[in-house]
Amino acid sequence: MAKETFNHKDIEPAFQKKWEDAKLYETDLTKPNPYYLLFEFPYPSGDLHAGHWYAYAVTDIFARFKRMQGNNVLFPVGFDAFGLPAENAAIKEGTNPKEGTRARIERMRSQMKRIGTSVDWSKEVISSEPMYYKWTQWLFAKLYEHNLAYRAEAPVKWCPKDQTVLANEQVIDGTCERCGTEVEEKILTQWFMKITEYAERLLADLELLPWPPEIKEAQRQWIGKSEGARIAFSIPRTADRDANPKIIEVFTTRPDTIFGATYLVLAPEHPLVMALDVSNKNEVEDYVKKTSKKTAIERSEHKEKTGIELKGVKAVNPATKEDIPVYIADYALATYGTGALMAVPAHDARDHAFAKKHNLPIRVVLEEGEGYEGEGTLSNSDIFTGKNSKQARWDIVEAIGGKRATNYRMRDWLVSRQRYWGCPIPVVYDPEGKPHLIPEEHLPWLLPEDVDYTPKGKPPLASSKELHERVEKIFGEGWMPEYDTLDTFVDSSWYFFRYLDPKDDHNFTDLELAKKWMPVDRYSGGSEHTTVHLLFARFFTKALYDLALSPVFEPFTERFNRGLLMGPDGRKMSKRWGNVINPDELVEQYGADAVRMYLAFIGPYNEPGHYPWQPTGVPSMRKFLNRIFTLSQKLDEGEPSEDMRRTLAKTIAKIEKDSEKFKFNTAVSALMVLVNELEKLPKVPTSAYGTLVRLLAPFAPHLADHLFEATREQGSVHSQKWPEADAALLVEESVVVVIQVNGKKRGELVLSHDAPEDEVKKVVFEFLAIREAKRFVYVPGKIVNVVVG
RNA sequence: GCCGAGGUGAUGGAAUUGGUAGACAUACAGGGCUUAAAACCCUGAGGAGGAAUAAACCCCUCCGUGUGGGUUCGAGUCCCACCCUCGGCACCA
Repeated sequence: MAKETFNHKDIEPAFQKKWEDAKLYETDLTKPNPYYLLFEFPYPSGDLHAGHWYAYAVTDIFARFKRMQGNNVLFPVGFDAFGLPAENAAIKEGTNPKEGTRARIERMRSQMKRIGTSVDWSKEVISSEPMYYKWTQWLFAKLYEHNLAYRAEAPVKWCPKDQTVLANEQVIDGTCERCGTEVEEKILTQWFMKITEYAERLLADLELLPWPPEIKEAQRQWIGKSEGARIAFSIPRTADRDANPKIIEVFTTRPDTIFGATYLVLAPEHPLVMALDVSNKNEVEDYVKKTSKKTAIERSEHKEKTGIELKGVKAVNPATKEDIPVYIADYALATYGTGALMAVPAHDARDHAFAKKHNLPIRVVLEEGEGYEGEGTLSNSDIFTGKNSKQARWDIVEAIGGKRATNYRMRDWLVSRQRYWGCPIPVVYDPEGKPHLIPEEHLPWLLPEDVDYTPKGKPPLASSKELHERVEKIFGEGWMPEYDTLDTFVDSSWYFFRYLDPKDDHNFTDLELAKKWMPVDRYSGGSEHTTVHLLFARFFTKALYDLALSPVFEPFTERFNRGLLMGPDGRKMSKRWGNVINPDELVEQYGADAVRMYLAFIGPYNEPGHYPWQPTGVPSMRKFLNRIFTLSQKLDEGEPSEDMRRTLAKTIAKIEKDSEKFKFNTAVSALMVLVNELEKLPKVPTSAYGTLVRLLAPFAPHLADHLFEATREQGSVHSQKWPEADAALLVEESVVVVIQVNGKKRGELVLSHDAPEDEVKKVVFEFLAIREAKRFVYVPGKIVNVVVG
């Protein structure tokens, strides 16, 4: 007969109900001592997988820990519920994305409750519900009013399969993030957010954030600041060189090499291309057409640099006054800098490759020679010859009439999507086609339901009769609706404000509460959101700050990227490999507490590592919980020994410190060490056990509460205070000091922790049977190193 | 190519941030309980060698944190060079 243990199937649902009935986790936001703990609200895919558990269960440990420490913790959850998968499922199954989404949310809610999370469901937000997207629309309107949202024609990335425009951020290696189809480029009129206006602040304010360096660095790179100059090259007309020349402006980070600029390159999409008097117009048009058909991948093939000369056109190098040829080539990007570049083939690898292919002159202007790309001494550079390139850089810019310029790699955020399941853009067009914001009293501007979702190259909203009628009824005949919806990243750029006041019908958030609760104290999420979501949320917060709609200009104080759970075979979990872990089965067999404990133990949560799933992990945690349960059968009223009291103090301090840093793996191991020690005792003092149960509470909340009740304590363990580590007990009176000779361990001595050096020296010399040493190093409480000849 | 993070037993990982490397756990091995198995409990364990013994433990020595150098009384930790893995960006002028 197995030893008596606990039955998680009885305990877990019972306590979940008890907590819910007692509204134990509903946060009163008006109370003092706020702590805002946030995790990324999930997309309602319908089923909780192991990764979801990792995201919610482990942050829940921290929420519970913080609460016991006396913080008023806001730990909310919601659903990022708009988006393509629901729409695609609806197309496939012929169902309605709204109903499907609601059903999946309901399913996920009940699964999340089984984890034993202490999230506050009363603050739930669902981005696809009118109550929420009314405010997405309202915020869009505010940004539009302040010129931070605008409509423009621009080259955009187009996914031919999903039949929609994509943001740059949604193009991965030239393919659509969702479906993997190669992305095409198109010129379309679209809605944008002016994130570039905030580029400098997004960059500079990173300095203020205590974020992990890899996250900050990734954002810096994404913003991609380059300092350089804009330089005008004139293109005189052939007939009369001086009359009214056309100007091509280039951006360069190396104006100091301009004496080596032997030709110009324009992007094929550059507006001037068609405006110049080129003699080979047909050829040029042909090339432009061919380029536009290329996918992003084809275009970024490094090997071959294609391009053709604009014949009959010359530009004047403002430094050398020489005529130089002008080319169009697809290695020049329309969307970076001015869409035109001065080519310095001697000192730029790309220009060099192109020049070789097209037999263009290569002039060395740095003494270090052809192929050199660093800083050095200038040559062939008129009066600047002999000067250092870096030092002469801005003098050269001035001498040739250029101006210093900063350029960013980041582009404005394209937010319109030709898809159905998203937040309608709150705009209508008058009979002249001019856009107008929909007045606030008509918000929420509802997503129509009489819509054909199937992609036909037209936005689905165009098929809604109801929408057309609605617009004409409100605005008049000839007025037309906007058919595009907003990218879901807009929805998720402000949801953390909404949690503070999710049901408010008059404001997007409660600004008084925001003053108290923002910024979010700690935000935990996946590393895939490092550059996209996190930048958009920062941009939104800054923009709202400037509009006096946010008390803070940064949304998140701390940020941790969570690691990735891998399958038992070390590969990414995937149906394809058959290595997907189903948490439901594990909960059924071992209990949610055991799963939580294993997830906490699997590796450090403060670093985004890859953790292969150990099939023995959850059972072994269940074993550990059983041992804690078994301990309850040998309780004794006696006082703990001093040794035990020291162990307890150390354990408390260790778990506290590790949990604060999200290092739950070592916190759990400290708990294990404590249990190992308690098991050695013939009887377990009740007070020591009570401490253990409190320490266990954040990790295994159901069992801890059960044991708390079973040991006849009143109320819930989760309303208890976190135990305090007795500082006096943390200092060991006597400690083991390692004795080294020449850095090698030769023994140990038990010494008082503050023994004076003279005394220690005497004892150590005696121990080693020596009389003198070349050097004697003593670190009190730790180590003695004796250096002998 | 550029940037970032990281290489520690069979495995996940630990190491008070320059002070006993391998905590804690898994897997493994031996033993106990059992008719047997499961469960549970106990014990062992980085590698090589030495000494000793009936045998084992204890004990002793050397090697050992990707590789090679360096700084230091002392290096997994700091510095230099190189190799490898993972992640981000990538024709960004």
